[in-house]
Amino acid sequence: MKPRSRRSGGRPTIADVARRAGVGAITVSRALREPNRVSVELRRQITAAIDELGYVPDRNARALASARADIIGVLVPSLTNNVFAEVMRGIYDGLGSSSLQVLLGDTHYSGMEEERLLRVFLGQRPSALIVSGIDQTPGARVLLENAGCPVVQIMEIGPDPVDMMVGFSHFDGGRELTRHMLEAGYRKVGFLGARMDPRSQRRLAGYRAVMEEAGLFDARLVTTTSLPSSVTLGREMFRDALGCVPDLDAVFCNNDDLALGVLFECHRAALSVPGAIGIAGFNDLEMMKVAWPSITSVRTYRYEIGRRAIDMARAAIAGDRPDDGVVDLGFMLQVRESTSRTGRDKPVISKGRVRAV
Amino acid sequence: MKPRSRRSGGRPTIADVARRAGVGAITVSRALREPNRVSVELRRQITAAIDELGYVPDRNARALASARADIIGVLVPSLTNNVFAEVMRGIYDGLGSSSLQVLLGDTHYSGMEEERLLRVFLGQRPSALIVSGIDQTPGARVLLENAGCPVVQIMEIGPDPVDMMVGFSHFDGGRELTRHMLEAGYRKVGFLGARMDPRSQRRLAGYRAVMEEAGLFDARLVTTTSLPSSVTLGREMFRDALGCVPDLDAVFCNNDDLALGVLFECHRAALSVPGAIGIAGFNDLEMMKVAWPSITSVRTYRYEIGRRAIDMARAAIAGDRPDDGVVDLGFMLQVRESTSRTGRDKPVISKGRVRAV
DNA sequence: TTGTACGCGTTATCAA
DNA sequence: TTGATAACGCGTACAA
Repeated sequence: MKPRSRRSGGRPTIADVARRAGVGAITVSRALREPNRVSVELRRQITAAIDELGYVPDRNARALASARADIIGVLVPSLTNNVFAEVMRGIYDGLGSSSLQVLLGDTHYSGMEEERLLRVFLGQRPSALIVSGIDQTPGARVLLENAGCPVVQIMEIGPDPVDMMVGFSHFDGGRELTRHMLEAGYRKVGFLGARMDPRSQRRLAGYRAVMEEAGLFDARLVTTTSLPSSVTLGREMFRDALGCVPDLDAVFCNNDDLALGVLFECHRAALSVPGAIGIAGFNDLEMMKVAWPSITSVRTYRYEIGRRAIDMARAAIAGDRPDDGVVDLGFMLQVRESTSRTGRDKPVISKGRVRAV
Repeated sequence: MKPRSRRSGGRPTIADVARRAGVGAITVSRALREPNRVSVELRRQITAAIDELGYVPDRNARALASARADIIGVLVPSLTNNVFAEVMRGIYDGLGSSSLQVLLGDTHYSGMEEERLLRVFLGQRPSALIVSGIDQTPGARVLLENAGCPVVQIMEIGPDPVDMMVGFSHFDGGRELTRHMLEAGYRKVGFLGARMDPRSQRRLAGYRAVMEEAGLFDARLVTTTSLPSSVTLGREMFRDALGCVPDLDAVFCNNDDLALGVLFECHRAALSVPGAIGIAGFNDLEMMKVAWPSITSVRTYRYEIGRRAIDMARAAIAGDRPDDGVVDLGFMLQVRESTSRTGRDKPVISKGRVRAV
């Protein structure tokens, strides 16, 4: 019996494969990474030996020797937020069958935590880094600039990218949606905002710009909280807003969860939508178009952002730096029943009846 | 100038720290991993040197030398499914500030893909593995049994665990919900099932068992598809089901997305809920209790499953194997307006717990 | 196209 | 409590 090393739990190594195939270890290594640089004949023998032995390359040894880890670090503010779940799906789909592995971190919307995780990830010598937003802490910014690997900031675009960017302008999104609501005839348009991270703040800024321009802005119209967004919260914030401004005629919800909560509350309170109250959300989750009445929202390309980010990262790893590293994927206003006052068939809800009309 | 190695991009190594602190490299290593085995004095010097140099341990070298990678591999069938997003949140929360890192894989509900990813992950020599469900392919099963690390199967419990398990019985969940619907007075209870993964199949089996026992089962009541679940799909499946069985009086939806789609469709079609149609979902997403009318569902403890899984894995890594490796977290029937024909709040007993509407 | 020699940064072993 | 030495498994540089 040839004695196994004391530490490797008996797993076959590249040397075992080489011995069995009757070649040098380096040839096995090459056959794995650059198959066309190895003769067909040897390649066959090596493949056979690998299968017989059940050899699996040790990624740690590979990473140590080559000083890079085929790992992509991804930092998102929240894992449960549907928005980022879709981004992740785009990222994983973009990975395809490449050998890249994703190291995922949840910053809980905290810049400090983002910086901490960045340090942890950097210890892994990742091949690329994808981070959310453009509001990194100064410390995180420095880490990213010295990361020594491609960096993609996602979800948002802005001046002064660390490296590359894929996203859209939340300010513009807020502005366009607000404009639509004014055009639809609403005047007392409230803003409901949960979480209020930097991107939410910029949507609010877009709302405010349009309202001020129209001479309709009133601080009492704005209801915000740092609590995480939810359908329940939407209902509660809407009640608060109504208490504060009884003649409110529409609400711009920071995101779709809140909008859904508002819709349900309108049903309960027998407020007609879009007649008495107009409702709009942000992100355009799938359910918005199915809701009754369907809910106006701003479609954002979350899956595409993830997909594009990983594509750019992979290209950069391969040495193909894009001409322009800042990609604006935009958004699209989806006008639906919930803000269509002029529409012919508006759903009507009559008070006290469980049966819908 | 002391010459840097050609590959480590100038990053300080443990040797640099050792030199600066005037100690041996191994002492630095120990100070990092087992501080109380190093004298206070040296520890101070080493800590100082680390800070001054900005030293970050190379995890790859550490993994190579110690043959284990402080990595936990997690395999879920879908990243966008809210259910698994919550599981992930539990897992990340359970990690706390430990040095463990999560390697996350999306199997797209494919056993083959699960097996492939398992192989990839195993190449990393993970400290533990968390996989979803109990229906691994034979190949995956072998890989798990020989993984040489703790394995936790989550979301479901069953006989013959690979190692540990945290979940609940989907069959029982389906059975209890169906019983409730019959008790509420519904007779033509349809089943709407999307995706139809093994866990959905078992919920269906629970439904079927109760319906057959009551002499009410009819194959035409069951509508299933392999398409992924969505609110839109719920609406469409409900239309199909109604076309097939016009006197349908209730639907048991495989999950909450479908239930919401059914609710919206009832609104549109002016079908009263729960009068004309009873609706029930599964998983009890947050929005179920806010919907109008609120929707009956089966509460599952997804966050807790993730949390518990990671706790068990960490304990096992530390050498504390639990007495019983199979943990049943149960579920809880949440009876709400959408199935309350009688209008009275009946207490419901589920897994030993009593809960009113 | 293939092989040799060596280094990657860390930890296990054993001795002091 | 501390340290010298030898792995760990693989990839790079260079030679053949």
